Amino acid sequence: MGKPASPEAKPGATIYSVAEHAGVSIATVSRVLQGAAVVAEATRQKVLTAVDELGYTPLGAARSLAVRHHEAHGLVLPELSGPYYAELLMGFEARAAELDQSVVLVLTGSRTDMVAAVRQLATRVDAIAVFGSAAIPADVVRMLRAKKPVVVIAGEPHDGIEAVAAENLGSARELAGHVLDHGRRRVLFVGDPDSGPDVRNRHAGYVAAHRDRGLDAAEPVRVALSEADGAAFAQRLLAGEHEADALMCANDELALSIMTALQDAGRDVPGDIAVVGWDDVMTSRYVRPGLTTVRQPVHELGALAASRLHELVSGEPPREDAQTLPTQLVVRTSCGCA
Amino acid sequence: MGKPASPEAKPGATIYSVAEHAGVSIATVSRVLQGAAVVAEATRQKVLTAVDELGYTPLGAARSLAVRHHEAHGLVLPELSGPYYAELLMGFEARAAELDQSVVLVLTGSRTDMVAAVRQLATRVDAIAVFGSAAIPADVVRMLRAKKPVVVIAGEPHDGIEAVAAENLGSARELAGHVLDHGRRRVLFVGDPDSGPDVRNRHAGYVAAHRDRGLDAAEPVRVALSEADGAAFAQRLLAGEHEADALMCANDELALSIMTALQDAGRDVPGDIAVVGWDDVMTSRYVRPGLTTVRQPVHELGALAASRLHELVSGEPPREDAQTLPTQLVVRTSCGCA
DNA sequence: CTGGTTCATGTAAGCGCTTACATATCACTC
DNA sequence: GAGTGATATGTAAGCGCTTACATGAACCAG
Repeated sequence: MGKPASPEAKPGATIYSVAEHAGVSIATVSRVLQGAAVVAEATRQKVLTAVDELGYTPLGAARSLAVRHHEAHGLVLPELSGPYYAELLMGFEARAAELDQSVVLVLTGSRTDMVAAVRQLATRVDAIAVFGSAAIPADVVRMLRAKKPVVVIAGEPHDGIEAVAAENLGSARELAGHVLDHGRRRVLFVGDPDSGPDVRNRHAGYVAAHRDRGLDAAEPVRVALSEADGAAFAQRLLAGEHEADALMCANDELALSIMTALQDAGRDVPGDIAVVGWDDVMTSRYVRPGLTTVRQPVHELGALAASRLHELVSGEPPREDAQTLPTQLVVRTSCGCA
Repeated sequence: MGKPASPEAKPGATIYSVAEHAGVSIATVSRVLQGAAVVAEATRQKVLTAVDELGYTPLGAARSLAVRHHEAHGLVLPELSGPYYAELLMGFEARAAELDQSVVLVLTGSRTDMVAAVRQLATRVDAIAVFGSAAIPADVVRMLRAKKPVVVIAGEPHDGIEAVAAENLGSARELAGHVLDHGRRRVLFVGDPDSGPDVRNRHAGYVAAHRDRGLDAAEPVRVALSEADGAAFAQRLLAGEHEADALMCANDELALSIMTALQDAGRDVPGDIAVVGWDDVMTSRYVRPGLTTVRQPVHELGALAASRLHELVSGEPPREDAQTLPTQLVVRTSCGCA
């Protein structure tokens, strides 16, 4: 255990050995490495050479301790299946990179004890972005918030906790309206409004579109947001358990699995029944008919979270109200358009 | 700039303030927090209470410095579009979590200076996994290797650098054989074998399948692995620039975009021309005809990388030869099967 | 009692950096 | 040629932990 007394362990080089090798003080080494202060060119070269010859890599932890911040952002996501989270993460990482922040990722889906994981994360980053449905209890988020800047992405609007999200209600209203304006009169909302604010707001938009037209909205069909749940619902629909001439699904995975199952059973989409989704995943472009859906600025959302984290770390005050990014209706043909 | 003199910054609690608050020494606080040594139950409670009241979060950097490792793994990926990298990352993260390692992610696609990014990464993790096509120059990988354990995922078999990968050659041979056994005699390989070892081996399998049957393999059509490149190739194919009754594409994105373009132009797949891919992305299940492809154990590959990293950090010697995970042929109907 | 054990806790020495401050050097100026 | 500024470098004090070692208390055998 411990150091196996390997006399020449690789990472043996420290700022001290570099300083000695270069014949300068550690302060000077630090200065050339930080590129900060004025250092004579000759000295700089000596140091750089020494760094090179010794294969020196600074120890991040030592620097973090000295400068008293980690230069890292934490991101807590439920998982990464489907393009949504991946895109969000890409946006987050890209922006963090611009800001010279590392990103430490925690996926709650793979954890048995996510609270411990998040607590542990707080130990090594300056600020944390939590995805709304990452199933972190509200009080844990508040506990985090008491220690580090936190922003919640697409989550419940907690009290003092900064939030960023994509617009849902307005586009949902527009999408539902679009379907209704095709003359569909029995539009079913598929998805559980209680599963989170995203779906809740999409459902609210659906209801609003009906109200706009003096129509009654049916009760939502509460299913989870996965392909399997979609397929199961499709079977129930085919069995006559529901009646509908259009389905407004809470996300594309649901929409796609349902649409495919319906087609496999000989139904015509959108002839017999229209289907629309939400997210504009890659598959939605490829299926026939193309899936009408809503595109979210997911990349930008991730980037926004990273930006806000950085600003909070820099001492900017938290924003009162959630920042909302606009979404965009993507009309293809599954809704009944030619 | 710098600390805006916020008088009551949250994270004021240190091990010292906790110790004082609890009326014990910092050593004792450390002991109860590490759960390690024997501490009297009463003392433990006092400390825990103090921790709670002060909202104390240990500073990871200080611990890392003291224990002399980061308890974090680095992962370098080119990007996250498509399910492949996301799945890999999920596998990696899940295994790292089991091993109590944080994961620090770097996406080279978003970087202007990936070498600096990787160097910076080396500063804060104990070991690094690099995806083969993350476009990290070989000498940079070697430089890393000189300092920390490194494993390359699906990359060029460097000299002393441990590698993990999914099997390519055998399944490619099987897949190409399957297509040839449908009686196709002009099977084109679409993708650039020089773009990396993955595609190279898939192409090698394609060639081998031909050789197995005493057939001549055509020259590969060298296109990059994106939808756009696929669409462009499809246009050239439709223009008569190539002649083929089957396409073996280097990945699914290529296959899907080509297949769709062909169908849009009125061609029958697989009637006129068969198309097969590689990766088994979600879309491949949904398109009609279903895309015949090869499924890789991507999740396991990520997990394997994390495991190996951990073992290397623990002092286990690097393995000589690459570990290869088996892949699986997924036969649907785009190949000509009923 | 006394001396040896055992067990719980405290003391203090780092871990490898950054940076405020001190110092040394050199070039001018008067 | 002493005084004054720049400018380059060195000195040393932390940053907040872990942990080897020292200390003290409590207990027990003889």
